[in-house]
Amino acid sequence: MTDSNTRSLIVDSARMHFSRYGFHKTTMDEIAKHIHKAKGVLYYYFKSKEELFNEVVKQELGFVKTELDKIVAGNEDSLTIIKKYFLTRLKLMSTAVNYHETLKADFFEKYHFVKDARDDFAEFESVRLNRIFKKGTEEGFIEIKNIESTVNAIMMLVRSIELPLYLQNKYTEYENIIDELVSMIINSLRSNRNNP
Amino acid sequence: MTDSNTRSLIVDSARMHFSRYGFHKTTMDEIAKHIHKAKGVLYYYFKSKEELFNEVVKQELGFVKTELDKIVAGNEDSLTIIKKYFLTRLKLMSTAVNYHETLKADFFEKYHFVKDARDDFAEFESVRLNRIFKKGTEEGFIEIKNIESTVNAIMMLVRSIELPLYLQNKYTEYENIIDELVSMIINSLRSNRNNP
DNA sequence: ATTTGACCCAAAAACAATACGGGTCAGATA
DNA sequence: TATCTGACCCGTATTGTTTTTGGGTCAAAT
Repeated sequence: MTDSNTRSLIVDSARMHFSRYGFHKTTMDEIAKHIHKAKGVLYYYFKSKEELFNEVVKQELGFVKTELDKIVAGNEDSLTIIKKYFLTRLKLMSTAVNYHETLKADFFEKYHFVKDARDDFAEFESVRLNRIFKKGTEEGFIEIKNIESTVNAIMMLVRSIELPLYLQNKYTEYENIIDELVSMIINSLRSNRNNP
Repeated sequence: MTDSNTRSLIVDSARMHFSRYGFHKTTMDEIAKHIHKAKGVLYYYFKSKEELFNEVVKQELGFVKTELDKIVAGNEDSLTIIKKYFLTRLKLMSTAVNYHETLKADFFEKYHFVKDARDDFAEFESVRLNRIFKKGTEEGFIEIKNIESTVNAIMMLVRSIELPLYLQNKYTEYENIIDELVSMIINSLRSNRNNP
């Protein structure tokens, strides 16, 4: 941890405020006041409000990544891992409220400055899914023609359902449907040789 | 056809204008002027601008319904019908630009007045999917535990991908991914007894 | 049964004045 | 040298006011 203590105080304060009031309704002054500092110091650690927000989103997604990697590293069979992966991914992501704001932004405004954090997560997910699918194929649990394109399709699907789920707050309403959906994904991947 | 000629002229003019400028940027006067009538006459046939817009959306969805019913009525095997159904549904829907506006509206404003037309389509789709899935199950092409909940999950999925597809104009970009996705759906439904 | 066009009025657009807030920086602190 | 401050700048958001627009009505005409 090369970061100073102040830096993480700033990020924590920023996350709190952005979560409650959103990007636009949060002022740099508020974030600074909350940790009893002058707002000038925020610009010592971050070159802009946008960069600070990006850092907050990065942390949110970082947490999700950590949790997902625990699942991926587990020693259950591939299909169980995949099922847990998606259920957890969708559930944990529902708590990443600043990330949600960037999702919404895709429609009206352009939060170009947050593209980094999101691309990074997409890359993470692509690597993990390709890896599990490959492993599952080798072990005979999964049987698909083209891993790469299947991963693409599933990632597109998951990103798509994020919108109604998080922006229209339908997570609770759809919870059982999500279960069904994840089962369908598993079912479409499952090899005929290895039916548990 | 009990409708007068004027009525359909109005709807046509309305569809043109709403398509080009959207609901808010289209004025009742423009719609009337375009068919060389006074705007008062619009209120002889429709009780409000909202009702007129609803009629336009109803027509758009009506066209899609007609085309889909042709597919459903075909005598191909269930899996082929299902595949064609979804590919056509997603493609045709991409031309229903006034329907797209109601999708976008879900996020900010509330086009409550158009709920009818959309609920009607959802009902249509639910009935058709349940019917094909039932037929497919009976014929042994499909093997699923619960038809009802599978239909719900798939309908939720399809409505979800409409958002990126139509509101962010990613239809062309995602066209091949859609293909993959529909194949996955088919695969998850397919019975092990009847692999073509 | 249809259509017109003048009319009403709530809501939107246009405009002006003001306040706010992101970002800078010279200097203080330690 | 690294960290922090608070006054300052200035584009933009906000607020308040006026004007225009456009959905909807209706008595009269066709």
